[in-house]
Amino acid sequence: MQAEVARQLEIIRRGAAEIIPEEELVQKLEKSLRARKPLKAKLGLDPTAPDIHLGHTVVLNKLRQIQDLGHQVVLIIGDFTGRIGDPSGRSDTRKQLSEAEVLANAETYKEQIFKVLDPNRTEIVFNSTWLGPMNFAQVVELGAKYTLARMLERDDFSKRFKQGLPISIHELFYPLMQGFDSVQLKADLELGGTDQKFNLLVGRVLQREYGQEPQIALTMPILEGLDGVQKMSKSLGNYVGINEDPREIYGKLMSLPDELMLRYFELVTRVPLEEIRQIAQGLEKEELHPRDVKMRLASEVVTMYHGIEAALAAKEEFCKVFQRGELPDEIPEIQLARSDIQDNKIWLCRLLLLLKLVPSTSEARRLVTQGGVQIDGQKIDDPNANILVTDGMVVRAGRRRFARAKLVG
RNA sequence: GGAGGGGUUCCCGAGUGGCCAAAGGGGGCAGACUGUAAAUCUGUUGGCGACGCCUUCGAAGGUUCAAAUCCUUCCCCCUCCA
Repeated sequence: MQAEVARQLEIIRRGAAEIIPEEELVQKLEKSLRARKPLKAKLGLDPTAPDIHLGHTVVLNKLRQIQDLGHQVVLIIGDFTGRIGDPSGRSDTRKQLSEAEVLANAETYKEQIFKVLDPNRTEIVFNSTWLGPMNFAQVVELGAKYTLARMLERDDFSKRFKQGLPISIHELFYPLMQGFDSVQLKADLELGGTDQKFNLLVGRVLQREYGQEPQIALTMPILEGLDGVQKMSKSLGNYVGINEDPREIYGKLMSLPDELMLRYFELVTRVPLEEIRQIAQGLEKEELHPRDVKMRLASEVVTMYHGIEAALAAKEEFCKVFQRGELPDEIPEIQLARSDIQDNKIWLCRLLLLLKLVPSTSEARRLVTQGGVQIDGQKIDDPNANILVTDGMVVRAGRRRFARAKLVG
């Protein structure tokens, strides 16, 4: 049994930032094995962002690994929190969501999340179920379980407090609510990004207060986005969504800074650790070309969410367009009205605009002047050029924007 | 309630009467290079058929030949004191 505990522990450790405390996790694993009772691992989800990207999958992958070890996962949709509008981190209040929106988001979540998680070992609950009906007395009771001093241990709060920035009283309740979720579920383990550390620890305190065995806090690193610096997020535009077009995912991953490849292998793929070590060695000894390693990464990720065939196709297309400079398989066809053409000719900048390859003629001029425009493989760098139009002509703007002109009217 | 600081182009941040479509950085885009949409280097980054014109510096007015810069009112954010 010790061997089995060790095996599970190693898998859980992979990529994890912190396991607090690890000894208790060992005890829980032992107990679970002895009683043949799976552990209950909890993850809270913010119902405002239904588009899952690779950053989210870091934690989800970990949950999947835990499921594969035979344990149970409970996802908490933070609809109660979401409806009030969680201000955490920021002073600007988030928009409040209606019940219908929350439900719709939850559906989208499920659909995407089960690309990673095993539905048979996953339970989904809404925290409004128990937070909604609480009355003021119960809220006060909950508040009595924690102190201001401890609350101010949180980085975010203490910084704001020291700087004299506002901290609304209700903000203090968010960690408590999240912790109370753990009490409600009798969670054994709660996962989250490292930014969630404080909240996860509050859960431990509250569980103890309510006479339960405290959960283990398991934090995962925050994944850097494609820029290699800031955390991956949709609003920063440095993300890779799992529902995106396979070719897009492949290309985006190829634009990842080389230094981040190994980190991505560890955190967003299922490639075994041993193999990742070999890749690292290969890179160090320069036996492996970083480009090839990155291609492998891109293929692994596309395969996870869209299957092996999509991955092969995406790779082929990438080589075609970026290595050989050829045209992609699919080129969006844009209609061009004959009334825009005079004597079979059209001003180049206007053409680019009509084909939606640029947002303005100024931008078109720049692009053309910089030598970024080709028509049927022919480079044209005169922004004043008038182009002879042919039906089906292919216009390339920069490396990766294409359009095929379809004459109508 | 009182005292003070500030709102600048996608973001951060200079600019305090003309030389300002507005420094610098970030990000974006393009080119070169590389069997990578990596790194690096260079260019570019409000709009307009365009060596000129139009619109931008929280909002609205005003002073001036000339305003991001000065004045008035308003809106918003922040700091300190009570």
